[in-house]
Amino acid sequence: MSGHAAVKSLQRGELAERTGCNIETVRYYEKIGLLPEPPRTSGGHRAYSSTHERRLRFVMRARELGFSLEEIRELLRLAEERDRPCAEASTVAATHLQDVRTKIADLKRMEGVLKNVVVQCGDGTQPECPLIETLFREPTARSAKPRTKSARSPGD
Amino acid sequence: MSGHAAVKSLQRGELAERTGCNIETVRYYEKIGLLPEPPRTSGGHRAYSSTHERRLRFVMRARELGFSLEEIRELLRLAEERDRPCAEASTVAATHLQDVRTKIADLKRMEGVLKNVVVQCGDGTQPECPLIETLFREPTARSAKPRTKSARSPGD
DNA sequence: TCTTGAACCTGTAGTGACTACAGCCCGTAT
DNA sequence: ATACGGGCTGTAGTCACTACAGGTTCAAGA
Repeated sequence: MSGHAAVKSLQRGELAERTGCNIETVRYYEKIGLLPEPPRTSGGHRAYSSTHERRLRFVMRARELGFSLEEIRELLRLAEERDRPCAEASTVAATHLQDVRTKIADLKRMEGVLKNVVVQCGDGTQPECPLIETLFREPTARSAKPRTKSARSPGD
Repeated sequence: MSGHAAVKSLQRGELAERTGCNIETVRYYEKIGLLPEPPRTSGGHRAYSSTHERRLRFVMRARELGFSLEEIRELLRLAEERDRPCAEASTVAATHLQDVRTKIADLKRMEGVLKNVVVQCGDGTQPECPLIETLFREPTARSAKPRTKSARSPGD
């Protein structure tokens, strides 16, 4: 698995294949300046180095943790500084952790209500559908809109 | 506060004010056909009735439960049928419940990792930042991408 | 009645993080 | 030599809004 042989450059979608990242996504990251533009072959094809792969993997792992691309941009900037400013990086993480917890709380509230209606609906033979009645009648508890930056689940 | 007098039509943003829904959002729902177009005054202003308010509240409550607009469209369709097809409605809810649970699981995984790195970073005086090292080194456990339809938390 | 100014109107563009496609070009294997 | 699978660029679509520009209407106060 680990590259013991020297890999000079990855071509023909090898970067995408090695990392599991969609090739269009890689180009998108490049376009928005998250990844550096790689050198090109004479024909114009991108020739990535292991440096590119390393950086892409960083982005992918950060995405898996739900960081937004802007947060990742900031983390990459911090990662490149000589003396790593751990304080700033961990602030980014702590803020994001709070976002994640808020989302979990919101989703759990939804889950509770949904679980109830699904149970009440049962086999679907109710004359009045509990789900529809709930939506028409009950003022479901509203959480204050947190207005957080994105940073979504990887499965979105 | 509560409308004990007959309200014939709501104007001057009264619908938005009464429901707490942004007026631009109401018009967006109208445009995509989720809400019916209300009659207009001679000058072209929308004149909503309590029927519109009821339907809008339905949409808002469903959004609070994380249903997508397409799911809500379906639920509204079911709500209008003579004999309420509870079975179909509860299937929509059950599917959505599964989506919600998947998202909770994803977010909890993120929360666990983030909690750890924040603790490891501590007061930010580490020479090597644990967060950045984690992103460069560890292959964070990847969950299979569930490829679910949207339906996001209300705070997004 | 007239004026003011807030709220309405339409239509378009922007958000985030991709994904999909059209139309062309390159590179390798046969 | 040629086929064809992949790369290339650029644009448009997704979801659920939100923000704005540029114009019109309405209700209240003078």
